[in-house]
Amino acid sequence: MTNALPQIKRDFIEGLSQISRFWGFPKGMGAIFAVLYLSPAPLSLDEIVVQTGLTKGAVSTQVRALARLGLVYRSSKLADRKDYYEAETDFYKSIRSILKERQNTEFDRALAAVKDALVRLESGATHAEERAFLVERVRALQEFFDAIDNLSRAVVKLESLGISNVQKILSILK
Amino acid sequence: MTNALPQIKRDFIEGLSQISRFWGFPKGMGAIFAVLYLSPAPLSLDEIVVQTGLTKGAVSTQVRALARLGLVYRSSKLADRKDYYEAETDFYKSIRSILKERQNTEFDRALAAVKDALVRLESGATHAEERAFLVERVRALQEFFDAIDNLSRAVVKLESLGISNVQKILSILK
DNA sequence: TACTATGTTTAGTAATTACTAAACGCACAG
DNA sequence: CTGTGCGTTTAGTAATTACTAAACATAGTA
Repeated sequence: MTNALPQIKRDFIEGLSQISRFWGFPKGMGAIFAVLYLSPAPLSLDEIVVQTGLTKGAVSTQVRALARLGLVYRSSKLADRKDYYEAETDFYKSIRSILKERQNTEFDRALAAVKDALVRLESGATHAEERAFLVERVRALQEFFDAIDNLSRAVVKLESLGISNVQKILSILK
Repeated sequence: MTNALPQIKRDFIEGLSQISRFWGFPKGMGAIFAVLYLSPAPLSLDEIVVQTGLTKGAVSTQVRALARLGLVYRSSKLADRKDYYEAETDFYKSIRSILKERQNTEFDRALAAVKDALVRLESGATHAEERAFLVERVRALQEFFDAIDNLSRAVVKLESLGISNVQKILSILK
């Protein structure tokens, strides 16, 4: 039907691509998500290829990444060997799984390193005065990261409670 | 004094570098911040060069970027031509200015594009049925972005109220 | 005026990341 | 067992980004 995509879709895809890059994901990932999100029915890998202009390989890997992040779902039709993908439409759910993903891996490791530095500092060999200073600084940073961690856990907790909760938060902070 | 940096500092710097990259900033930026953050006194550009191992040019541009983000402050001593830099230690303040910075520029533009798509969709020429579907999807995304926007405004509002507020938020979401 | 100590800009390089094209593997159909 | 339709992997390329080295600009100093 829409062999040449309508301009509006193009713009939308472009917009999501930008947003994707902005948050540190590949541009193509945003494009793929956009295509799926605007499709009333699940799409096969090749349909995504056509609509995004990416190659099969790229789509294959990116779509898998999206699935790992919980932004798309993979399904299949009986008596059809193709895989089909559709976009998650509950964005809070998505955020939740993205944060979960991000919390593991590198970030945690880096954070552990900082924590470790603190521990070792306390038994370190520097002058008492300088040491006290360093300990305090590292501790403050540590505390901050913990707060961030809590905050993201809080977001995770939002579950599918939706927007009303955000409003609640806003009202408290008013 | 510490010509060869103690291992603990090295580790800390390395840790912050990783964290920096993880959040989409250059590695060197994290390193510079780490050095400043661990210094009891403001440092000159050349001192930063020594401690990070970067070149003068890199430090010059990155430190300026950090200043724009509100993560470091530039100062100068009387009768001393050097500039001196020190780290912001109120991280909530930092987050606030980072978010402010991010909200302008690209992200806003992309968001505007999506908004625009919605408007044009409503007067578009597609089949009524398909159009209704698209409008609904774009609208939902729009709403989500607004919520995110609100949330980040909320964080911005935290001002220097500190951690207790995060706890408050947590308690609501319990 | 020229000299020195600073920070900035620039042009090029290195490193990283996203992507392409094509080979591959696997399951099903004949 | 062979061929066909699919997704995956891989090896190489393009594009982006972070950085270096060095020229440059500026302001103070002799």
